Amino acid sequence: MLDSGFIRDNVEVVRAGLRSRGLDPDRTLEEIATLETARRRMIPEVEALKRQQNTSGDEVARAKRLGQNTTEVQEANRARAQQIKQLSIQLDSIKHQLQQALLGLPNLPHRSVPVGKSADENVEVRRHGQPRSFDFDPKAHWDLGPELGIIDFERGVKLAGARFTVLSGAGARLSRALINFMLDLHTKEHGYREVEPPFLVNSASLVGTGQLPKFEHDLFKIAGDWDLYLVPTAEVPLTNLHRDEILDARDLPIRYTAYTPCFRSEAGSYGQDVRGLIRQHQFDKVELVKLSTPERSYDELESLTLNAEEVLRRLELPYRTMVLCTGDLGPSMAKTYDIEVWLPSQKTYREISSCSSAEAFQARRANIKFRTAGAAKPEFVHTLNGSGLAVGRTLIAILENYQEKDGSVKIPVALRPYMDGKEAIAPVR
RNA sequence: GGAGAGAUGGCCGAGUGGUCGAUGGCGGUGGUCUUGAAAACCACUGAACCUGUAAGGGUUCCGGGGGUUCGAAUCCCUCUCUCUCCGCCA
Repeated sequence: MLDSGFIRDNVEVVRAGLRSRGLDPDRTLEEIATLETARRRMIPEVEALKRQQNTSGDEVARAKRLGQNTTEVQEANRARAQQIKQLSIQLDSIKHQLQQALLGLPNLPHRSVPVGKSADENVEVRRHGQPRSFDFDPKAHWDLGPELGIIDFERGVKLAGARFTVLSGAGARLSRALINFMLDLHTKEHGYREVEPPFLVNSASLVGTGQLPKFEHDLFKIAGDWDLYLVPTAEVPLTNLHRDEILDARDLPIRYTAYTPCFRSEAGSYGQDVRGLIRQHQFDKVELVKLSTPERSYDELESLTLNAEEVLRRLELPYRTMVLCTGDLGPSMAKTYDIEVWLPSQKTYREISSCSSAEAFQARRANIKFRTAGAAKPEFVHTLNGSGLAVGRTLIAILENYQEKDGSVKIPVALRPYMDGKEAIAPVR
């Protein structure tokens, strides 16, 4: 959420920022300006009446103590109470409309973000590792997995439906190994605190991080009389840990990591990545979240991105890091780096992590502030998050990049301690 | 699922219709004292919004919403949450 005062004072900056996302914000901005003006006109009106009412009430109390007649004042107050109530209802309605309009606006891109219309205009910032050259045709994971007997697509469909999958044997073990490997790296070497949050969250949490009110169709909602949704990412519970709190500047930056399953309805993605594990309704992810002061937040974004990349470096998987252009940036985010891992079967780099700063956009929605000793007022924190990494896609990358001509898959050295020293997964006969 | 109790400032805890934003304690910050520290003493110690360059001024907030009243932390209704006991359960 953008600050209405900031919008008022910087309409052109806001307009330009929203346009760079490919939006036409004129009508919304006009609506916001109208509501904001009305709000600021009405508040002093109502407050003046309340003040009269307070003074008058004190007079009644004083007069009653002296045993005087107060009927007239009381009559006047009764009328004024009615007036106050009516105006307050109007004012509340204006505030509500303003809030809804503000919640619907996306974040402004950071000035360092390249301007562009679509993912085609994202810019590569670095690349690591060489895609391996195969002396045979590398298979896709949707062939390798079943041949190894570790991914079962059919039974996933039987149990739940399309875009659900069963991992078993070495597949399930590899997934768990990856989760542990990632959590160990981030907690022991990168300074994150491990958290196990609820996998269901309420709507206030989802408003806080920006999934609601606009993107309800991407979520799985619990049926019945519950205000609960399956988490689409651990970003939601981790960022909301400090919702409605004022933190001490000395405790910042706060770094959290969590493993959670993630649930997404993937509405509107029909026909995309229908084969394999790339796009599922349920997938595992180790998430990184930071709360930072505004001054440090872009340094923190750089280090968070490197923390995520480190997973791929240790696993010796080739990747590249892209900075998303304005047109491809998620609504809540001011700047995003996507990390893309090489997939031999597709002969291309595919997204495996997304590391972003929301600046104060989420903090304003979730009301997360910090106080600096001696400062007059608390300030909003900056929130950052990134996948560190998406487990399913990492598993795919290992299968495809580490496959051998005989159909077996080697296990990356860094992962072997988590696999009882096992060096390879062999195909079933 | 059944029965009961409760929700007040960072924390504990008073307050049952009229200067109550709210007594007191703890914690925190600053100061006095001390070579330093502790103790003791003194002062300060919430947030949001409106107005103002600022200093300042004003309004609101005692879990949320609604009601009664000239006036509500205090009375009524409702919702949410927490706790205790019973039942069930990993």
